[in-house]
Amino acid sequence: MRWDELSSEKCSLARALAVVGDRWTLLILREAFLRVRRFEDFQARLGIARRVLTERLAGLVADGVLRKVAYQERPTRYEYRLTDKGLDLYPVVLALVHWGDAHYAGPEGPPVLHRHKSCGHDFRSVLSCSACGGAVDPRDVEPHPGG
Amino acid sequence: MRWDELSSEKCSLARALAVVGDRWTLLILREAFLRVRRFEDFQARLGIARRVLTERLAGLVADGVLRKVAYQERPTRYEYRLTDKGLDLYPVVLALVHWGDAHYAGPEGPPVLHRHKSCGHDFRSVLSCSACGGAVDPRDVEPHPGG
DNA sequence: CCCCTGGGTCTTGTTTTAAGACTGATGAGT
DNA sequence: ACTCATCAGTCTTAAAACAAGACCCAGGGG
Repeated sequence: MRWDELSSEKCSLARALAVVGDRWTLLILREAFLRVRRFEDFQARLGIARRVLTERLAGLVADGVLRKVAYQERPTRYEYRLTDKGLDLYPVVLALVHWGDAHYAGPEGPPVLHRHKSCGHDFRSVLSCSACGGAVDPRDVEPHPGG
Repeated sequence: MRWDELSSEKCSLARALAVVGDRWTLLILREAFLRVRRFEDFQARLGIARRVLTERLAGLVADGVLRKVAYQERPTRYEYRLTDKGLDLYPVVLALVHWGDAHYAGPEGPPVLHRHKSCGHDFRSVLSCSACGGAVDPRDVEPHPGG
């Protein structure tokens, strides 16, 4: 299977990976969630090849994850902001970060903590069930065919 | 930045992506969560190049996400099973699947549903706070430096 | 006029990937 | 014994993606 065929799979994971599954995209989104918005800033912070950054940003705009907003005229310059669809990726990013925290942080703890403003505490993301609200264990989930 | 430098970043997202951030790994793990365990089955289901599959499986074993278990002698043959560290990736996979469901499923609904056995309902994963238990909105999270 | 900034494009050489043929150990059928 | 099949890989070749950095263009400032 080639990479560009992935988006035509019916599996939702495959379709999600067609958008965010390459080597750079989630790192670009990490920066976006940290409020980085401009080409030069992404490039400098990530050390990504400029051509690749151009492609990824254009792809994310085409996929509706980012949108390009002019922040000045003459010369017109654009910045990249997360759309609502992009914000919906936050659980993915946080789940990855917390997996990294759990398995790779040293004794001094994770490099970045996340405070839940509405309750005031630092937290980890917990996978919970939209139906009963309880935490979900992987062994307690049964996939079955849908639509 | 080159790919092999990613694992030496201090960012937990970067470290997580050094393990699961390439084009195939999460698809391999999807199959693993569906209880696929053998080389030929992964290969046939994913249509992945055999050389790449060999590399990815070896990498995941080296990273402690899968372990190689002999399932017969003469000839000795191995299968690949998720470790606890691998099972910990389930929230990541489910978050991606549900993002795909939310943004790419057709009117007939998502192709795969997930039943929470302990409550009996199909569910979506909800990002919730380990401190207060409530659902977390991305705009309600403040990252700050940790250890 | 010259240099600076921001957001790219182009070129070149290296790495990764796709596709599929081939290998090696062993068991099953005749 | 001979042939075929299974499983888990390895090898080869050509195409695609990537890294690094030079270059380009539209203004603005001195």
